Amino acid sequence: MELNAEQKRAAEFAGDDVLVLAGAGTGKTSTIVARVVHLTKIGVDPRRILLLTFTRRAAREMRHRLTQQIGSSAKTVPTGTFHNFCLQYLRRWPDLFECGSLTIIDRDDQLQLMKLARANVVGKDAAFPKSAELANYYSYARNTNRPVAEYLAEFTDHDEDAIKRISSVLQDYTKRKHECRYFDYDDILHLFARQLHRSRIVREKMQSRYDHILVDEMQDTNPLQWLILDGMRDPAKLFCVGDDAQSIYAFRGADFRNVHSFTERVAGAQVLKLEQNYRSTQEILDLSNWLLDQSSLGYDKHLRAARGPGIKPVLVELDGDFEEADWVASDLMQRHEDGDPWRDHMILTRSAWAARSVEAALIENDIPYRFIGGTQLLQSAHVKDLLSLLRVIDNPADQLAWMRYLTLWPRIGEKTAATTIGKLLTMPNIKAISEFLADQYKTNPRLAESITECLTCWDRPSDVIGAATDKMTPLLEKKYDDWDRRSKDLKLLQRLAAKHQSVGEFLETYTLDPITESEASNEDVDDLVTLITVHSAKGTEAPVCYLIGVQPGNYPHVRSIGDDDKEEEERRVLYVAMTRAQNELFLTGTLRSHGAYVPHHNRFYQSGGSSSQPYFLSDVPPELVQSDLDIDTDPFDAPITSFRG
DNA sequence: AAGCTCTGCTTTTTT
DNA sequence: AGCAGAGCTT
Repeated sequence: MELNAEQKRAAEFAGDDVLVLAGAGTGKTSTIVARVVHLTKIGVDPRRILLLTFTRRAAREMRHRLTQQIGSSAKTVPTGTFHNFCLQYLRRWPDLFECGSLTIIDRDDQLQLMKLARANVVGKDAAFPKSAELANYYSYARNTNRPVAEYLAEFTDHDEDAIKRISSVLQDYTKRKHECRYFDYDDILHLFARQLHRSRIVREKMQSRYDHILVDEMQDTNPLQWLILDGMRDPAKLFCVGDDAQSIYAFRGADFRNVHSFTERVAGAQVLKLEQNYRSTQEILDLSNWLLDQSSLGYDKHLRAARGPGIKPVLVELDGDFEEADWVASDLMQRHEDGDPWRDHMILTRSAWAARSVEAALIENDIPYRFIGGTQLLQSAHVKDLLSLLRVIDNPADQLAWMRYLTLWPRIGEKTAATTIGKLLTMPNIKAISEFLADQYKTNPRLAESITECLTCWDRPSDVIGAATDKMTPLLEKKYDDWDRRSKDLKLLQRLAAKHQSVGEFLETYTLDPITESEASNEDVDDLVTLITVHSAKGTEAPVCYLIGVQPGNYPHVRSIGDDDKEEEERRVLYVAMTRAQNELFLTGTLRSHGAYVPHHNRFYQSGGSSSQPYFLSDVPPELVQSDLDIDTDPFDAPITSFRG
């Protein structure tokens, strides 16, 4: 791998701590990988180099690139997400971290539990924040490491009384969590960080474990994650790579300004810069640079293309989202016919929901694709039904799973289930519970049989799923009228499970790293179009990128309008999206919405995008883009132009 | 207490 | 389109 001078300087940095400011496409991943290679070359034990990322995708990519460079010893370099890394130590030393056994719950379970807590504290009160909002408050406060009440007082409009009530709901939520031995995503980081700062033993153990800590996407670290880094560094040296213009995780407590305070937080730290862009053509960068220049914040970023000129980005304006989806699909098919592989194309979307019509068009036209960031396979109702059975066996204290499992059966509703759960929680093991259930529900023998059946093959995850599916099919068939379609997912699940050592490990892997249906079913296919949310796409690239939904109301998103910080983050989201493209960039959008649901808070722009609605591209200089007017608007009755001229 | 039907509301982004 | 809640029947 060839490095340029600035990359080489970063990779071979010999001082203590360093922050590498790396613009989009400047070879950030290559530089981190080169850093690891360099460290091993000068004699650092690979096991003492820690590589932290924010997403599993990034971790996978990093490990892949590292394997290409140094072969099998890449496996010995600990690489993972913050969550993964922390969880590993909570499991290894449960006593040191004072956590015992734990069950990780996903956002759905969190919301379910929050709903119970909310109902318990406030009863019915439509004006009171919904459970999703409460969960967001809770998570944000913890990720920024501040007391909830303080955060609420400062950042929301709630009065003192409301704050009190919200706090008590959150307290109730916490209590319920402990009862079931549940740990949500934030708990993983929080527990680790707390012990790291509270217990001298933990701190000494962790600080002596690594010589170098390499952090990707530093601009996305929130205060909680910083506590983790700060607790583990020194003597371990920090090598942090980031770009303030690509900070798009403020909703999770990250503040892009933190990148700038690195030198204040870490005494003697140096700052290096990577500015040469290797990914895109100059035209793509010109538009991206222009977008940042429009900001009131001085990003002071001007990416230069090492590759030189190419094709201007194309603005395509369609009549509605179906037309947009069709346009993208037919353009893809045209290119594929012309010999371009599917894998050269990436479709970027602001939200998973906005990608629905495009996904439909891809399916309709048999275009192979994988959707990253979309509805997760394990979140679909029928899969959760089935998994609830595995969960109760894995952790008999898992009340949410019991509730789901028991209420699946006829004549068992919430009330009955709750009484039953109350009784079975006092029992010593799953064996006793299943005997109790067999006795309790004689009219539904399958309820208990399913449990015993799964137990007979518990050490073979894929067989367990098979057994559970067999036992529960009659039940699920009745519950879902599109069962034929849904039952395929359970087969998929069985295939996925085959790769795992134990049911517990299988469940946990997919709680922490959910997988979409299209990803799971296309695991062995590699020529695919990638449909991806902008947030998931950070760090990736493709020769041809379609950015869908580029229209007023999306960039900036309606929910951010009026809040300068949020609007600026939206600008960065669009910037990240644009800078994924290597050769060609299409920006598609519609100015009118066609019968689609438009939430009342953004009704005002329904009639057209011209009005006062802020829109980042509303005055894009014409010389920076091509318009589709030149491409496809030949009216049907226009005079024919002879090719002889 | 369970289960059915009807109505109204919802959709940002991730671990 | 799918889900939660209300209100009704079994």
